[in-house]
Parts: sequence; C-alpha cells; structure tokens
Amino acid sequence: MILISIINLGEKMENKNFDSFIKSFTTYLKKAGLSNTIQKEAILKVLFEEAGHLNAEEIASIVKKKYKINIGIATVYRNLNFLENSNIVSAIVKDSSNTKSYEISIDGHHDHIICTKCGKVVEFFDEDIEKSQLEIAQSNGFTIESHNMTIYGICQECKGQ
Amino acid sequence: MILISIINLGEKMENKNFDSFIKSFTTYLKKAGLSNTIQKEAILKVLFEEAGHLNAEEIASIVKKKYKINIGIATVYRNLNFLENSNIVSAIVKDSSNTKSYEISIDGHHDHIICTKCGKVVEFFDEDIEKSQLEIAQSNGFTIESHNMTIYGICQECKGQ
DNA sequence: GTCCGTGCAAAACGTTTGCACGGAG
DNA sequence: CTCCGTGCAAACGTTTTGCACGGAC
Repeated sequence: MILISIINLGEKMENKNFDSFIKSFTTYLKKAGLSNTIQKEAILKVLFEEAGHLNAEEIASIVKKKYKINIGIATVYRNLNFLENSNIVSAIVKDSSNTKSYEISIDGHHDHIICTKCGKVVEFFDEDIEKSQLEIAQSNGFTIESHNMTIYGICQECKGQ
Repeated sequence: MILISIINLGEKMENKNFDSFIKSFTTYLKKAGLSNTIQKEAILKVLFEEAGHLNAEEIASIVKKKYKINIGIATVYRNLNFLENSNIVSAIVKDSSNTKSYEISIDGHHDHIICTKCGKVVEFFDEDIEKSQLEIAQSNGFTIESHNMTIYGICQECKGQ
C-alpha cells in the first residue's frame, strides 16, 4: 500500500515544475508520518536543477554553496536512501569508482550509456529491451522489482581525440 | 593491441578445460611481460570450479582452505582487478551490499537476474537485447566496451513463502 | 643483482550509525 | 513535553596502497 503511493508519486512527477513537485512530495511525507525539511528540499532542488548524475558529496557541496545551508553528509545519505526506496530518485554506478550517483526520476525510467573516458552520461529508453527483460524475468519465474542497464563505451568526441 | 590479445584470450577460453585455459593464460601473461604465480592460478581455479559469484573474501578463504595456500586479501584484489581489466573475469554487484562478486568469463557473455530476497543469481543471454544495445550505442555515437544488464526481482521460491 | 609479485598492516574510501541537540507540533 | 530530523564524529565494510621481503631470471 505504501509502495503504491510511492510509485504514484513518481508517476505524478512527470511534466510538473519544482513547486508542484515539492507539494506532492510534502503530501507524500505527511501521509507517511514524516515531515519535510529544508535539507530534503535542497537535495531535491539540486537534483532537479543540476539534472546530472551527482554523488552524495557533490550534492552536499552544491547545497552548501548554492543555498548556504549547512548540511551533513549523513543527512544527504539518509535522504538519498529514503528517496531511492520511494522511487523518487534512482542511483547508477559510474564504472571503476565505487560511488553511487543519483538522479531525480522526474523524466520517467530510462537507462544509461556512459563514456569510460570522459564520464559523459547519455540517457536512453528502449521499448524492446524493456519488453525482453519482462519476458526473461517471467520465463525464469521472477517478478521484476527494478533493473540496471548500463552500456559502457567511448563517445564520439573521445574517439576523435 | 594489448586489448586485442586480451579479448582473444577471453574467446579462446570457451569450451576448454582448466589446464589448457591456464596455458593460454600463462602465455598471455608472458606476452605482457608478467609472470604467473600460484596465487593467480589458485584464484582462477576457485572461480573455475565454484562456478558461482564470489567476492574477494570468499575467494581468499576458499584458496586458503582448499589449496592450503597463504594468500593476502590485497593479492586477491590486485589479481581480480587485473583479471577484470583483461576481460578474463567479470564483476557484478549484488544489490544493497556494496560488494563486488566475480565470475570467470569462460561461458561467454551473459547477464543476470538476481533475487533481492535470497540472493539467487540466474544467468541469461538474450540476442535481441544485445542487438538493441549495439544499435543504441551506435546511434549515440558510442563504441561499446562493455555493459551491465542486471534485473532485480523476487524469485519463484521467495514468492511462494 | 635486479625486478616483480607477494603478505602484512595501515590507509583510504564511501557509507552507516550513535548520540546529543534543537526546532516543530 | 515529546518526538523527529539533523550535524558531528566515530564506526563500519570494502578496497587500495606503502613497504619490506623472498623467489625467479
């Protein structure tokens, strides 16, 4: 039941601006008996505005600089974990490092191509791959919860050099 | 050039027994100016025989118990990194923990479905997904180096409970 | 004798936890 | 007054690094 409202929140986020997103978010928190804070909002705003894939340290640093809010790294991790479990943000691991990078799920689900040279991340969504995954999981008796589809390679610019 | 011989080694490994595999491996090391050691062989043998997805600690522990070889965890990591870069072993991350598990690439490339409840790993290979990935990468100007396709879900047995 | 790979221990890294404080209801 | 979320610092688990030793050539 909680899961349903979480997923709905994720879906409702599409095509909205940040203010209305925060409104839904606060409502969601209240329903769960939790309260919104300036830190939670700042983390989300950074992910919303930077639109990149940021790790916890980067988020903390931007929050401090841009919004002059004192924020502890533990708070960032606590909130990112909460947001990830609520399907509001999603995490990817850029190869070679063991660091998780996060992005807001506002554009709906997509997968990633990452350049192993410059780190550039390109997003894509492929209906066929999604369908194949579902079939594979089903034929193996699995119910899909999530998946991670990341392609690593060299981008055009880096090939040119 | 180094990369080519590495990839060839990976391909040549299919359908061979461990002895001939080690022979190719030693040749590959010699070409690269490196030497084989009892530790390298033991790590590979464990991955070859156990056929599961083992993390560094597990590999070290099995090497010590089964082959009575003293091996330091640093050596295991050093060799696993080398083997991964040489495409001889590949790593997956079982969700929630941040630990890498390794498997030998002897059966050729495949992807994984992991049960988030019991940790069971099922391997699969899907021609259509592979093809789609190639097309997506190309249309974005990328040359694929590798990819990670992991589906997380609940397996039949865990659903039954 | 030189060099490379090792074991050990310490360090580094990303992340989580314990605790006391402060602000909201 | 209570409770929840926070900052800080310490702890944690995984992985990497520095160093000295020993064996292969």
